[in-house]
Amino acid sequence: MMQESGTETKSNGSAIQNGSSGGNHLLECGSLREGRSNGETPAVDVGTADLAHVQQQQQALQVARQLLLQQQQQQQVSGLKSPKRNDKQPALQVPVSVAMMTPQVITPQQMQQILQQQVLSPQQLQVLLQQQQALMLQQQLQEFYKKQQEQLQLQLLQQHAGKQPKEQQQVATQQLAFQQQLLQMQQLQQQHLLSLQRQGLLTIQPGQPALPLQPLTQGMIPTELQQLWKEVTSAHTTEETTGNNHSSLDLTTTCVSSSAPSKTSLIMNPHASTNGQLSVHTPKRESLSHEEHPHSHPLYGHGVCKWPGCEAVCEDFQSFLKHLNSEHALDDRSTAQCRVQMQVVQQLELQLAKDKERLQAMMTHLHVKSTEPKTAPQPLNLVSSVTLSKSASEASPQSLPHTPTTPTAPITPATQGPSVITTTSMHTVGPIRRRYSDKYNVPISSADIAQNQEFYKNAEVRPPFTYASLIRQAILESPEKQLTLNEIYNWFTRMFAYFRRNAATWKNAVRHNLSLHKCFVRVENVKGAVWTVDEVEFQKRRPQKISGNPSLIKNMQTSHAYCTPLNAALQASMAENSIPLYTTASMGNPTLGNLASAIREELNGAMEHTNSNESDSSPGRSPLQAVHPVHVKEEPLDPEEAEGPLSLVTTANHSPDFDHDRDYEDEPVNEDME
DNA sequence: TATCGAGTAAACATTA
DNA sequence: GTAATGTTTACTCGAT
Repeated sequence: MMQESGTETKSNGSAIQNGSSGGNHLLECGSLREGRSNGETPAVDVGTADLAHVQQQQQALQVARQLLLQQQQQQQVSGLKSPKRNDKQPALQVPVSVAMMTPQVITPQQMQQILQQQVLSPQQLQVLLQQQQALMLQQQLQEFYKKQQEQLQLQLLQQHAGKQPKEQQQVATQQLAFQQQLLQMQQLQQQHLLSLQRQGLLTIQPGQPALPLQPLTQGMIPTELQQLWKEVTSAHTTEETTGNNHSSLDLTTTCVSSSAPSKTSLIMNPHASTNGQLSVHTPKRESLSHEEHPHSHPLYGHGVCKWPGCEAVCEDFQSFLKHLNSEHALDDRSTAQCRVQMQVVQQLELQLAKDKERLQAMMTHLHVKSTEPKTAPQPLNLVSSVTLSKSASEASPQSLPHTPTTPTAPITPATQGPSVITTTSMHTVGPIRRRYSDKYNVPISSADIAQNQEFYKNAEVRPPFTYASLIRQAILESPEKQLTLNEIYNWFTRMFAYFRRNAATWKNAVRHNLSLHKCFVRVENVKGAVWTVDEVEFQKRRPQKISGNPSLIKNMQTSHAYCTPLNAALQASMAENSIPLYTTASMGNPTLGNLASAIREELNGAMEHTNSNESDSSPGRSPLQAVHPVHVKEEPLDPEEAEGPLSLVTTANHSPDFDHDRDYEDEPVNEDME
């Protein structure tokens, strides 16, 4: 017992070292799975709902415009009559950016949720983003309408008090001009969108639903609003002029997120100040900030303008300032870029906040003994879809695993549903019998580990893998595909918090498995004994559980394809290389290599089952192996070879001398080695 | 119910 | 002698 604890302590030291992050993948993949589990309907719903919102916005805007026109006509006809409503609602108390929080707009949280759940395709997200932008523009226009209307009413009140017919007539004239300018704004808006598309800030896919141009054309970009605002307001009282100089600037900001202390905007986005930078990005203020910090500018670094999409080389800071003031002045393009950048930042912030929140919830949950029902997410590895396929097609709901408690599990890109993979409570310690994924000899892959890395590193949840799989994974992850026992121990403690406790138990189990399974080969070298994996033996261990239904096998393979972005990446990588699953290229990338190994093994197994059921061919060799034999360990012909790395030998580099038909059962490697 | 795989525990041997 | 390592056996449990 003492020795075990001593080793455990030593192992813990190394276990704390690695803290690489993999949580995002984990979280996103989990969300993806949740999204998939709900089917494809939500994506469509969101899209249609958003379109409906756009239409609602459009209609509301039309009504507002009509009302405004009617009011203006009434004002022109009735002259000095002012509506009663104006008496009750002073014009200057109109909150700005209220429209930003109108329920028609998808809130950032909702957008965040949509993004995280990945229920929308990139194209749909693009459309959604554009629609949101259109809505924002619409709302900005509405705000402007409101303000303008209230300004007019205020002016009318003043005129009514002062009896100034000339100014009154002037205002009416300006109102007409305002209406005409609105029409121009719509055209400008279209140009603005086209400009965005040209800059690559907005992309509209050919097959994409047409962008709701009409709502967009009803919007107004800040510059135009500012200009219009100046034109409309500057001719009046000096108080208005001076006051609106500031207001005009704020209006620009308001169009984005409201620089005014709007509670709603603050509630909506705690980082609303970020958006307010739009109003700061005037050349004047840039110059001022530069005077304070002579050679420090967030948009300038390494002699390059860091304005998004610019990267213009500026020899010195002065030239940069010149470039900044000339190329990135307050114009349509800069405003659009600013807005896009703002949205990017906003989305990133929201993403971060959401992930933080989720992490916090996870951590909080994991520290509470969970008593959730079995339907909670299970820690499934990459190939759990195989299990699902099997379970969905063969197993009945009654065959659900008996899991006393189900902790919040690592979210992996697997599917939900009946699974043989079970977990115990995260603090479960002791001889809890359970079935793991290795029941189907499911090997874990680096992708699995990577996706659940943070979870298993921090949570004392028993990994849903057999000792054999874990040992194999540890060995395969090593550079030379061989590890000493102690290194295996360290890998366990490093990768899994669960194995930082009860070292005596699991270490004994590790040793037991190493000795028990023929797939683990002990190799003596100068430094001592190392353990390697005999992949052939490991394949032989695969039980033939799955019936040879070709459709099932197809489903299994299909499920792989839809399993995870990592899978997609793998497939892309494979497609890129035009290679089978196991190649030198994949081996060059350890993660991809192991992932390929995992999938290949799954497919091998599936095919193997199929073949073994269809014909009593040798179960020890899968068809893929026949084509691409995977030789894991090649026995050294002489003792000196044993000193070299006994790494996995794949098709690309495996020795032709290897006897594929060698029966490891009849000729145990262990004996040869020793 | 039998069988099998897996986990756990323990005893024992070997080696550094 | 001790600790680490390796082997083997026995037992239990869950799934088939």
